[in-house]
Amino acid sequence: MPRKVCARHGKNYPCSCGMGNLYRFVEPLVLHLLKKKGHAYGYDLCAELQEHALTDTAIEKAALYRTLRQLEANGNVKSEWETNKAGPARRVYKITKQGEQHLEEWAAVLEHLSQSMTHFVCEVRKTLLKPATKRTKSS
Amino acid sequence: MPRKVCARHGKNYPCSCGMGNLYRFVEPLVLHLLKKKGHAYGYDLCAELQEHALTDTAIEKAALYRTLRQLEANGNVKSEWETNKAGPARRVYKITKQGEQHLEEWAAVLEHLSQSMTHFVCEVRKTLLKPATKRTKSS
DNA sequence: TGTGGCCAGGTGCATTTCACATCTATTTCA
DNA sequence: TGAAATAGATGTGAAATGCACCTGGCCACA
Repeated sequence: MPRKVCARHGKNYPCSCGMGNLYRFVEPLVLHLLKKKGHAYGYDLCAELQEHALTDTAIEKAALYRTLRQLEANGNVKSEWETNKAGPARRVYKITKQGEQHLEEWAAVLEHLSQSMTHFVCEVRKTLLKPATKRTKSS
Repeated sequence: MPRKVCARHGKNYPCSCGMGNLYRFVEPLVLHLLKKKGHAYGYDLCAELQEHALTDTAIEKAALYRTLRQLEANGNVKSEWETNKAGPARRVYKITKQGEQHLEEWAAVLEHLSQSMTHFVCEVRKTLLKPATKRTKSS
């Protein structure tokens, strides 16, 4: 809804595309998947993230890799190259203790946010039900 | 959590500051207030928005004014200068029919998003309860 | 033996958004 | 007179975004 018109859903379906990557909560999604799977590498996560995404929007490869690097820089995950398997080398990530804490914080933030949102939606629905704003004069 | 450390809540409280302005859903908040109040001007909205905000973060004056202009450019609100009252002139905004539709769309988006978030938080909590990721080897 | 395609992990860069500071102007009131 | 409040902006450096592009390994198969 912010930014430009969505390319995938046309302009009439109220999708959540065009909300920017931060909006897509890549960070907590990644942390969660890493905690759940134990370990994973970027290319792998990329596919799975799309299924678990909170919004309609595809998560950018670029955003994912950059998020992983940033998470590592902040000590929330750590990585090792895996070269023994077939195919190109993979950078395998694991979540750290600190990362788990960070995920917990995210959970608190998102819980609070989703509650605020639910409440807001409720209010909006109520307000919208009321008779159309009376247009005393023009328009 | 994204971006830098929050200046207002210190680094330990998991606040939702530092999430960017788009994150703060200024657009739907403004539309909702306008629908509810019938009409309002920027300076006025600024104060009220802080109370209804979905996140912990203060909404930027700059963001608000720019959002209002953009909403008007897109036909979701319209404005008129009010010069009869005391004090500096005010630009008084009203929501349009189209704006109401837009608000409805926002409600749908936010409803869906908050559901996804609630579900995600649930999953995270479950995952976090499980025994710490077994570290078979190093670390 | 070479070439096309998938896997894997990136980088480059123009455009947008953000946050904060700053500016203008009007009015009030001490 | 001049500080403070009201009101509505704009300017700008830094960061985030989105899309395109690049490298290099490996496999199939013609």
